[in-house]
Amino acid sequence: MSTEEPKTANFILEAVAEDLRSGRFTYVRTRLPPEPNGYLHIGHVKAFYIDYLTAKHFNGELYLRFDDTNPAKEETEYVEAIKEDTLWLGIKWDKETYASDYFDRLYEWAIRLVKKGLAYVDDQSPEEVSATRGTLTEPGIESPYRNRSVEENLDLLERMKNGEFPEGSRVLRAKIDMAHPNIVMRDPVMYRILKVPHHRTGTKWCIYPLYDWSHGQNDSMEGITHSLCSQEYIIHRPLYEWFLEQLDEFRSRQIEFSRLNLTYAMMSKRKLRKLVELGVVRGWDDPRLTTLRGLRRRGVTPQAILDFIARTGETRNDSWVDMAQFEACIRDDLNKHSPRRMAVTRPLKLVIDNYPDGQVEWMEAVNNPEDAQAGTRKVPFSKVLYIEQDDFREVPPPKYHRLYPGNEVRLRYAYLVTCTGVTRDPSTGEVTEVHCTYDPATRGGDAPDGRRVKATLHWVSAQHAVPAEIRLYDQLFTVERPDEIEDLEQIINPHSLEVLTDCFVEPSLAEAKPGDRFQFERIGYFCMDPDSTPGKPVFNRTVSLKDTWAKIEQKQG
RNA sequence: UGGGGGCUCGUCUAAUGGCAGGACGACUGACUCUGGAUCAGUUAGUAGAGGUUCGAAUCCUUUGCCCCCAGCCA
Repeated sequence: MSTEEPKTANFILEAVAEDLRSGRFTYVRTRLPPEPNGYLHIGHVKAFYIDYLTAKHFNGELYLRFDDTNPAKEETEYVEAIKEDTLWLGIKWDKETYASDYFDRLYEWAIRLVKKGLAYVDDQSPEEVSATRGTLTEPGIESPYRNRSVEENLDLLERMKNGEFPEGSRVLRAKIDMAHPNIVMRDPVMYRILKVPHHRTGTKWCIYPLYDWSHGQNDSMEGITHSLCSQEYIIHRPLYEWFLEQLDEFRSRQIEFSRLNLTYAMMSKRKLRKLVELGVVRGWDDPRLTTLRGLRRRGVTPQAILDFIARTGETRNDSWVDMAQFEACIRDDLNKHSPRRMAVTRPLKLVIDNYPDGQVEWMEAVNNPEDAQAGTRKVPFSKVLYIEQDDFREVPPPKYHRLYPGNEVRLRYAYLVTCTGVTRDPSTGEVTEVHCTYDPATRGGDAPDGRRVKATLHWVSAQHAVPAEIRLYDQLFTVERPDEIEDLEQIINPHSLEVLTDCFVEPSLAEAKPGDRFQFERIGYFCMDPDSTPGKPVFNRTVSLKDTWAKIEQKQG
């Protein structure tokens, strides 16, 4: 991973270091704990990064353990996607495991607790269990089945496992304290009956453990020293510790951090799925989504994502990171690494009246001013060009330095040209062509007499131009915190996608491949989309360049 | 209103009893063959009230606000 480590250690690193100093642990092992029930999004990256960083920092190990305890929701398809996305991020794990690898051993451990009188089979219905749990302010009521004999519990558990009872008819519960102020400790359910085939164990099991009766045990079995998770698990920590203490097994330590909240991003898997199902987006890899696949298609690099997470830091504060912060990281990375190209998104014909008909000159253009190694390329120049509609005004507003009648500008890497007039459509009066003259002495872009121009325009030679489609993206939502709104339709930005089908790009782009990233000069960063066809490349705008003029113009109204 | 967690510039984050600093954003300006990049500068914060201390964001007391938990989800 190319991201630098934060200069100051975060509170997790400090805690781990202390555990090593005190001798509580002699090594470090963390785990990435995805549930294979959906695609990874940027929120997961924070957890992944912390686990990765912590292991790496102490020269420890990182396990990738799929939390596949609920066969009703999980699929192999997601396992593969998660692995692929994790690798794409540049995070490698030392060992790949599954919660389901431990089903047998976990069952043995459950029997141990039953034998110690610390777990019992409850015959209550889900509704009864729920109704007797109590409330936030009132204690729960003990189950009438709570004090069954060990023998009866053992027999019932065995029969649950053998599939003798219907779903929902019985559960195994830990026997702790129905009056505990922490609701998690009120005889939590350990196993439920689920007659659903599992993506890895098939039909072998019809009871499946719940998170609380699986995660900590798996951590212990794997010798995970630090089980790093998000804040919402804090209240589960007493139970996490209770189980390992009663079992007298290796005591992994759970440490919580606050999850990532990003403005304008949707993180809820449920709602993400809904967006896909409703057709609001075209799939899990829609470039407007902050899924890793969406970000990848959009053109965001793994380095930018990791850098963003690192810059954001790890704390336990509730926080909302501004999307602008993420965009800054994206620009930072892309600026350094993206080759520059010229592309015209909304073409306007520019005719150089005094330029020889039929002449073509190949101008030398720098590939990346930020990277001397990137070299140069040749770009064809001729009498008829396309420029950006925004780069010409018949009547220039204040502070407008681009092309307007009588004004001289530079065509990037080519010549200085002066606008002489326009050609109009006789019926509509619309400007169809802009005319100019060039100064042959300014080849390459510099005037021998030292005169300066205030604007440099990008352009594409009409006869050499490659037609292209360009997709411009804006925030998918109209509100900063879309996850908080249930009615999606209310908050969808109808202008989140703008497709420009009549663009022209410079000829070198004909050889680009899907996934290639470029900076289109003066516009933004773009990534070639897999929808591209040989005759017509498609580019996604990853993020725009900072646009000072747009800001000035906005202020002018 | 039970239990738990949290509160530092607009946002994110440092400062571990000793100059409240950085990043992003915003705003100036310089420079520029990208109105990009870069550089310089400005703006702006310890939730409130008490207390301990030579000295408090940090320790104590107290108040307020925000978040999480009543799945046989994770």
